Amino acid sequence: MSVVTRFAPSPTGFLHIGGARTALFNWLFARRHGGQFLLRIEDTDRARSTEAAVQAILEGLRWLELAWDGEAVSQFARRACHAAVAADLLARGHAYHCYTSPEELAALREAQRAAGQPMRYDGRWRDRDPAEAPEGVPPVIRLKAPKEGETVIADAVQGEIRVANAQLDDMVLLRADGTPTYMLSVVVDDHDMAISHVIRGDDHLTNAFRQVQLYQAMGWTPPVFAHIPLIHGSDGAKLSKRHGALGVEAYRDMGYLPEAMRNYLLRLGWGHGDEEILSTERAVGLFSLEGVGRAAARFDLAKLDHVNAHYLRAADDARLAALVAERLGAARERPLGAGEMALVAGAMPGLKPRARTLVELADGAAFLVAPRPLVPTDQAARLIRTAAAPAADGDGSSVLAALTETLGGLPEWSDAAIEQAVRALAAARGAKLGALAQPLRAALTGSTVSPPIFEVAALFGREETLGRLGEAAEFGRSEGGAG
RNA sequence: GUCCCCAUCGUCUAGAGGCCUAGGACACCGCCCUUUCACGGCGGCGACAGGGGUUCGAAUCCCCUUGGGGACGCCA
Repeated sequence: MSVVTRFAPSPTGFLHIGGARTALFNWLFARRHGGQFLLRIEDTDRARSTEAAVQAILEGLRWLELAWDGEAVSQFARRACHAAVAADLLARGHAYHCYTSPEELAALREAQRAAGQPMRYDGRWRDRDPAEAPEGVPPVIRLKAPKEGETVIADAVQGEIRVANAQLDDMVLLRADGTPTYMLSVVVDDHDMAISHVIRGDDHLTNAFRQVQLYQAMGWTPPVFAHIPLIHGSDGAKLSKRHGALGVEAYRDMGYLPEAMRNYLLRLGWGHGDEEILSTERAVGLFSLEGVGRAAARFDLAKLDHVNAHYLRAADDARLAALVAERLGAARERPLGAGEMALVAGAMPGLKPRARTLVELADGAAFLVAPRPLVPTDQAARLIRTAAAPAADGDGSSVLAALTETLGGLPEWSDAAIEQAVRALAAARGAKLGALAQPLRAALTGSTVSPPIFEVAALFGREETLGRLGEAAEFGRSEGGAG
């Protein structure tokens, strides 16, 4: 049997984190077995479905790099096929017209709830003579489901699950307006699309029983079901907007890499021994439904940060530089120039291990392209003021002046040469290296935190370095008495 | 309320009767490395929900309790 999986979101919002994981598992399983991964948009609820949501979902899948095979299928477009199946069931006595109005149904449910009874349609039209049908009431079509025995599904994740048929009522197949319901559409589409494995969220588990009854009524072989646990928020409840059930594009904006997202989502409920970092290629080679956990997992941003940091460090510098330049350019509403791009790219090796997200990476790179003179942080400003003042020891020159003189006269401009010169200067002044390196850092970056400062100086070049040093000295003089 | 599912450190998990004085990862706390901050290294804290069985032996199998989740739409 060839493997065909599908991801079937309803376009009523963005692609959330749970949907993303469902898509990932379907994609992985199909790739693992050399099968097909199809996409079907469940847009039969015309009131809630929007084209914007369809685009958001497609965009989310593209960002995650989960390519689907063929064209996305619109479920709504297939409604005639669905209705035909309902008609067939009706003709063969596996379905019947029900004239119970929505109001009657609501009253029935309310009465059942009040009496502590299970809330189910009572089958009042199941065996009733159609001649008794009320005038002018358009009927729905319900499945005539078996009342005895039980329905069993052999779930690839949850194991064998059985439920008494008496627990299941006769579900609506076709609405009063003639449109098919989700239950009917899903079964017909999955059958027509030759889906071999239905991998979806746990919340569909009880639906699966009714769907199996439909397969049986049609004489079709059901697919293999695999109901994966839901993702919960940090408080253990179903993920909602309150928790960060954001669209995947929100995670993209927060600076996460798609490969990190895939790895994290995969590990949330599936693992291979103690391996935390699993490349997508490796996951494709190892993924199995049997390995999927049965308990719901909580979404943890701290762990995502860690995984993302790993992939950030492993990522190609040019790719990262482009991503960072994009953010930096957007923040100041003007794209980076060629020189600035070169600076950002050159600083990437030093910046990467210091960031967990692209946002942090862009923050760390901001000093490279910020307008001069720099506006130092409070801590950096303190350092600069001290370093601009005449020193009590040595020859009495200020630290900034000494640095300027030393670096200005350096015959070779490289991080090693700069470091050597500054170390020598420190020794000559009887100071620790940090006493010179920190002011230098503050002068060049406007911060007390940065990549190795001699590498930064080497990257800037002599002119830029001396320029920033001069501006820092000016800053120290002008604000000298203020602090 | 009814039905279904689930249950190992705070979180994600390893564990498929003896290899478990329960392993790893994140987070947290120390120490080391170090021009800052990170990265990295070393160490620490920290769990088998409870109770009954079965067995020579149970985190692993069975039952009950408790807790959590999901489903009960002419939504998907």
